[in-house]
Amino acid sequence: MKSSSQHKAAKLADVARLARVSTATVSRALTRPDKVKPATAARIRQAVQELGYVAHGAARALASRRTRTIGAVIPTLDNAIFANTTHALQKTLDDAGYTLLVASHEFDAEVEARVTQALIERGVDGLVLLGTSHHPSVFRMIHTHQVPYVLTWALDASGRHPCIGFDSRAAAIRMARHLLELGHHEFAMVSGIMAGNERARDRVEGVREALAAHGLRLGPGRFVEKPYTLSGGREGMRELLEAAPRPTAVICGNDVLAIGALAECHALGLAVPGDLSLTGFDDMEIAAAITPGLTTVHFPTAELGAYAAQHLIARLAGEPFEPCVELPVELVVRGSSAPPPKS
Amino acid sequence: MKSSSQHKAAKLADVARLARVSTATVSRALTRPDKVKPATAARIRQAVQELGYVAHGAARALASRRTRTIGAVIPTLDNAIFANTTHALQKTLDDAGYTLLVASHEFDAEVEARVTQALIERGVDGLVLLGTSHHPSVFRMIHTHQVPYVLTWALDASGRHPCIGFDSRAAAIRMARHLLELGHHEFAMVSGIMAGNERARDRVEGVREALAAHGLRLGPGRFVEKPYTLSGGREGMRELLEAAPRPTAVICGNDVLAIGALAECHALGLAVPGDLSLTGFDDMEIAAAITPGLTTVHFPTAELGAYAAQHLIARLAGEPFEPCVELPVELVVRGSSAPPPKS
DNA sequence: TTGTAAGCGTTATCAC
DNA sequence: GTGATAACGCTTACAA
Repeated sequence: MKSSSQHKAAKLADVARLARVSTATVSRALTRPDKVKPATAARIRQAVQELGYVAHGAARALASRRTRTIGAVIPTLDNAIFANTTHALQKTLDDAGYTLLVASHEFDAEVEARVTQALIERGVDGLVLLGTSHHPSVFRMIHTHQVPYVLTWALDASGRHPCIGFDSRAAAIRMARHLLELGHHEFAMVSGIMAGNERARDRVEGVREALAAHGLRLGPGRFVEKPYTLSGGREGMRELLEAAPRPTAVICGNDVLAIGALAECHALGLAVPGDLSLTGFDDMEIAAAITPGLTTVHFPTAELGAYAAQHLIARLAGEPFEPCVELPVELVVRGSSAPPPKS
Repeated sequence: MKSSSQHKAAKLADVARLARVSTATVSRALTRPDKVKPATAARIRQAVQELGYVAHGAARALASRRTRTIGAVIPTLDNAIFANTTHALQKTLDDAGYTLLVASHEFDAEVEARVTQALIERGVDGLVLLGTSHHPSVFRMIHTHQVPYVLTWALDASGRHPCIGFDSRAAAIRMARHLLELGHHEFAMVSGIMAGNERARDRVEGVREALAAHGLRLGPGRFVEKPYTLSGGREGMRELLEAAPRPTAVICGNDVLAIGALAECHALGLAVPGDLSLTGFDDMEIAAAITPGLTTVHFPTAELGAYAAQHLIARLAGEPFEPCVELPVELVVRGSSAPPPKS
């Protein structure tokens, strides 16, 4: 009836008393066990056990000026692709003894600035940001508080920020070229909402650039912007099919849009990729599992999270680190087809 | 060249000096603005602005003994369903001025205990746990540190813990009954890995119970346990199809398994739901969008997150709160079919 | 190897 | 309304 019924949380001094040592020794035993005599350490461990002692993080943080906490500011968790990256981040950090603090902003720059401040206020030792474009106050705060950070998912053209990410524009160009090489001329695109989302913008830009190089463009009725939802994809596809001539290749801004678009094609009796080549970005493994013929650009999002975590871990440990790394994306060609013969 | 180039983070005392008041007043102005004269408050706001002051959370937490932080311990973020709940949690908490600390344990009870301790150490004001079965030390720590908590996703039969969740077993029973009513007799199931996952177990139990009530069971070769992945679903279905007679109704433990199973059926030329009725738990909106005829049990996961957050917010504010609430689940019948006539 | 004691940046309790 | 000042629980020189 002792350890199991402690009713008020023990503090360091309690452990010290029980182990008959000073608080300094307990503190050392807890953070650098090799700095105390094994016998003492054992006694302390015993006392900790007995009292169910758990360190008070705030006090520890105040005194040591470190929290072993990393903050991540992401657009939303409501998208498997970011959840994935976050998951990898979390796992890697956890293995290194860090805790992840997640905040999302739903693509609103003001909110992003607010939550970033909240994280800094929480004393994060490092910060993972998504994308390169941020509210000026974000960079100001980071600078003022000297918080190590890394931009992810994108590459910083200015070279001013550490980053680890993908070249979305190049990926989009590859996607479009692939379709051009198959002989498509009639393109259309269902993009995600571009406001506050540089990745969506990059994808559109890349496609436009590749087409322009062939004297083509996303003409009127050939481009729609929809939220990243199934119904967004359905609606987008429906609208695109109203234009004449019908596009032979439709590029979707992400996997959810593509699946929605695919559903709409099925509903209308259009064969994919027979009547229409449908392609997109992000995973689509699920859609591809059910419907062959979906060519996609795959982003290694888990690797991204792991790398970002490692970058910060290394930096915080004073070890060398890559200031900037580009992760390769993969064009996964799954039975794309040439445009159907003109009727 | 003043506010924009501060190089070392300002502290409360700096603000106090600049505003010509004491630190006590600044502190008050920041936390209860109504307790200081408007003019003073204005001067302080001005100083804060000028110095780019951001409070030091650890110091604040140490002195006030609150962190305005809530911890959530979830199995994994690598599953849309939990990411969803987490997202809702986060949004609701953020609106109330709380920050979410997420930790996941990949279905390992030891890890769960470890990360829970980490969260308590971080000083979370409240804790969201998933499921009712936890390592004893989890409840011990919660008790010792008097951390308000709420169990989610499940209902606590013992009535000892505040909880807000679903009745997974009842949901599984409904699913099975639905198929029984359609006239199926040959059942099979692809479950998720049950170790460390009470939800997976509940679903299996529910199905077994409903079948037993009709004198049926998941006989040999009619039950497989696979990881929640597409290939898990494919393999599972492949194995189930080896048994003779072939099952006419296959229930999948979750949506990803169901989609994998569906892919396997497609690959083998089996029509769903013509040759085989395929059903499952969790969302499956995506699979259903592409393939009609998938009946599922839908769990309102976003509501769950929001409710859990509200529960803690109310408790921490000393307001009344529901100790326990069951959220209704929905059987979404999408073109289920009776078993094909025996050949 | 261990102990002493001075902070760490707030909040909160008093007086004024 | 506002100002001193003592906590808050831990880390970390510096001494011993």
